[in-house]
Amino acid sequence: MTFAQFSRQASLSRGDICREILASHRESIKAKKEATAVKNLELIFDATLALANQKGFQAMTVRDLSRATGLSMGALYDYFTSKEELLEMVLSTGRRVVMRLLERGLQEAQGPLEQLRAAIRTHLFLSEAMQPFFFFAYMEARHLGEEQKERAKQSELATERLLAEIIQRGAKAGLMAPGDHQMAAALIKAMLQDWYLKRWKYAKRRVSVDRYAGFVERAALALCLGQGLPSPGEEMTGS
Amino acid sequence: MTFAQFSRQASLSRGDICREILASHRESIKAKKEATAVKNLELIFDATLALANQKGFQAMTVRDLSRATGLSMGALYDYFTSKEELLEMVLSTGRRVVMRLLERGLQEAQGPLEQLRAAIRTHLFLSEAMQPFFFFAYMEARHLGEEQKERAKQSELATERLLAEIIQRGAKAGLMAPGDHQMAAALIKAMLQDWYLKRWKYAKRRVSVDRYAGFVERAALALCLGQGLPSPGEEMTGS
DNA sequence: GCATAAAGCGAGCGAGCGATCGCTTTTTTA
DNA sequence: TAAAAAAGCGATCGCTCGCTCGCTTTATGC
Repeated sequence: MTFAQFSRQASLSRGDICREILASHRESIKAKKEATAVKNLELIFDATLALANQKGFQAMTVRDLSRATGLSMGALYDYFTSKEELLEMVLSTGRRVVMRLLERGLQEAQGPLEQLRAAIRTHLFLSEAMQPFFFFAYMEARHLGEEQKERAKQSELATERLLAEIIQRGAKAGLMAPGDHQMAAALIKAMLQDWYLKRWKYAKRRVSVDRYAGFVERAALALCLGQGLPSPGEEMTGS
Repeated sequence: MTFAQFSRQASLSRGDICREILASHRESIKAKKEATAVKNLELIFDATLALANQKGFQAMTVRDLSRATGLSMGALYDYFTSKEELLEMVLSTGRRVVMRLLERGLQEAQGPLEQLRAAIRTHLFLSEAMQPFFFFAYMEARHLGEEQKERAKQSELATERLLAEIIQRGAKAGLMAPGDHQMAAALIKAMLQDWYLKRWKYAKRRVSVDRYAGFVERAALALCLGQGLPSPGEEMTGS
């Protein structure tokens, strides 16, 4: 599976995402006609991600957003009741879309090794297709209220658990070396996140998602196949 | 080397860091006596990291800082000329201290394998000892001015280059498998950063730095020793 | 083509921000 | 212990923020 193939089959457009925002916030959005609502939500969604990723959501002002979208202050507030709700709106909808596509990307893979590869590629390809959103979600999670922040953490743990369970099944089937599958999953997750957190670095080096995916796959396999790997010195001094 | 050993020999105290801030900003700090200046800089440094890591530097107000330190608005402005200078002050001094300690931690290790282990442990132990600062530096880098932001990126690339050069030497000496040493270094760096970015996760699981270091070491070795590792399927569909 | 509903507007509000400065309190010096 | 120096203070300033609301403009239905 390459990124090009993934893009073709996933076909996730901003329009779909904004229709989803509209559906889940129907009561607080004043616009009556779906066409108008979706058009403006797209403007707002894009501009919010662009501005927030450039200067941070806190530093972005609603006047910035007005300038970037071409909508007046008043018109903007027909789509959210407060700046905080705007943040919550973008994050919760995005997270829901990501989760759905992640699960869809995994259901075809058969056997632990194939599943591990599918999980890695799906995660990377998704974060490539929705890079501004992934970066936004990572950096702005801590500005959320307590119960929303907890949901963000749960989302992080859920994707990690997905990896851990694959590795555990692989170990049980004798395809991977036994070891700490939770820790292995955590390290793989860290590698996956680096792709969208350090975009500027990989862009400058002209590393494509496909090449990065290949590399992470090999690293993950090396990690899972050789977990018992004897290593010189005194580790496991742990708490 | 364990974290306990590292802490003993590095002995980096807040006092030392604040003395360094004082020295490099002598002209803009109004306090005359070193003892007073260092005492208050410690209060300011600690409170800034605590507040900014909780709610973000932008969202933290100078009045918050006044409440947390017990100093009045006026007294605070005897130590920095603007909120932005406070940010720059903390970040640039911290980065200088980190760079010095990183280099010191590496100079004893002999041979690529030992150097790789030393680099991993030193980076992890440093980020453990100065966790609030590392998190702060990572999250607030993008709120800096352009030339300071560039310096932050250079700092990121410098530590990565350090790893890449070790791996390259190891491959030349035949101790590690040949491969893309820059990419291997990038992935190792991602694993190192996860330690201070996801503190809450590892704390809840009672994973100590020492145990984490052991795990990253094994992952790094698996990655470097088996880089040519044949892997199923169609990768290297690159750029 | 006119009435009515929908969408869009932007000056203006109170709140809270970063920053200042004339004054008081504390410490040092002789 | 009195004078001088240093440190500390907080009301106040100008400004910008998030947000509102009475009004205008545009689209729709008959």
